[in-house]
Amino acid sequence: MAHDAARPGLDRARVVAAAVRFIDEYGLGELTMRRLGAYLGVEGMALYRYVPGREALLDAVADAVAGEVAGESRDLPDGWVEHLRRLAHGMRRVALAHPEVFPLVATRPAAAPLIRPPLRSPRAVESLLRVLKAAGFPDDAAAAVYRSFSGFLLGHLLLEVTAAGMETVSEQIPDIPPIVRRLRPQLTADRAAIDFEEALDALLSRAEARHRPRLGLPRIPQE
Amino acid sequence: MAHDAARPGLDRARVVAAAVRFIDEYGLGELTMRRLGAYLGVEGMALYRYVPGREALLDAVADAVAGEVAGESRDLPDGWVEHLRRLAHGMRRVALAHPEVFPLVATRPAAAPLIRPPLRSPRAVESLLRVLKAAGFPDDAAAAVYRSFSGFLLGHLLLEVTAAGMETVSEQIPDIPPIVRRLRPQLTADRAAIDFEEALDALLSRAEARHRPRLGLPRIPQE
DNA sequence: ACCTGAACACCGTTCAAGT
DNA sequence: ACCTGAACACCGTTCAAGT
Repeated sequence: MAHDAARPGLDRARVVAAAVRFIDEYGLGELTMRRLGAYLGVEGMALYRYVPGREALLDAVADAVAGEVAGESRDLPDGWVEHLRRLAHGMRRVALAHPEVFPLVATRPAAAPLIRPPLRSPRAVESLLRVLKAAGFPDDAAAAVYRSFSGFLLGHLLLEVTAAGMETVSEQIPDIPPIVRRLRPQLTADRAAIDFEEALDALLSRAEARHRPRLGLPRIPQE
Repeated sequence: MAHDAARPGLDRARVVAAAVRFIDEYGLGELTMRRLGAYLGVEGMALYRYVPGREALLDAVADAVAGEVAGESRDLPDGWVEHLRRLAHGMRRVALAHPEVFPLVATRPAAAPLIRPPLRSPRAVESLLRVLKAAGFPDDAAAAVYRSFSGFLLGHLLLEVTAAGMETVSEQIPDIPPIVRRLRPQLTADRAAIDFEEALDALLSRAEARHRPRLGLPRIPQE
């Protein structure tokens, strides 16, 4: 289980990164301070130099994984729709890359109130709201888009990630009722990508319709 | 901490129900087999008569809470839209009644594959699919509605439930950036009920539009 | 400055023993 | 039949001691 045989000096970031890799490999349930220590070539007690305790470590793990998406979404001047779309795809990639960690991202209370998962840092939320404000959204509308966007990401990605973990396990459940059994192919996870795209489009269209109420609504002549 | 002083004989359902109450009162982190035993007036080891272990108990807790919604949604002949709406409201009531338990409902792998949280029983899913089939949905469309409905519930309710737990805690976070700070009122949880309703309406409209493509789309004159 | 060893209180779980 | 007590292996965490 030892991993970093040639350990170049520990620090907090390295401990958190090792915890992410450990959970990716062995699952959240296997992570203990002592085992993570062994994974790093050190006694578990040494970790307390860098992290206040196990709960704080798990928060840091959630923040680190949620933060992986930041690098991907540069502030290119594409407009807010493309920005949200890229952010959504980035978060989806991160969730699929760390399926064992994502439930932490989804359920750990964020550092500050107002911050809603799966975004977990004030900077990420600020950046998103800034894009919306720059696009002309009033405060209320910007906040509404942020809230619905968060709910969408959380629901779809948590669903996809736990459904993915499901395929590996038990296949022999006796009491599956008829319609559920018949729809088995349609309920398998491989439709997840399409679902994600469709729901994302619907969400963005809804936001766009509110933003420019002149467009996209029937009955009212355009321009 | 003792609770059932006059204990009328333990059984599995009573143990699970006590675990739900315990988590409601003290939080998931406080639940140990030994403390739950004490809560029931018994040694922790006695619980192994009724439950295979802690993990299985948590699964049972999630199933029990998710199952509370079943009683509320009778099979009245209101049509599928009202059925879904009632189911959504029922699940929201349950989530708000058990905010500490809901993360378990959301993240514990369900008993069977194909079953997606926050619905957790094959019977509940079967019943939902039956309603959709009875309304004339083809298999693919029924499955698609079920998937998007699940994602919607999961995202919104998890968001609402963790945001609610947030209000109680720390108010003094130093590094809140300007837009986030300014939008504080709009990000507070009390808009959750309105958000839920709006997103639910949008989801149902989308499903309805696919179901009856003649209605609800612009450009094509109605009737 | 950084890690270890021992120690403490507490877990989940098993099982022989009690009633 | 149902619960207890003791036991085991393992936790998280603290802290004096080592280097």
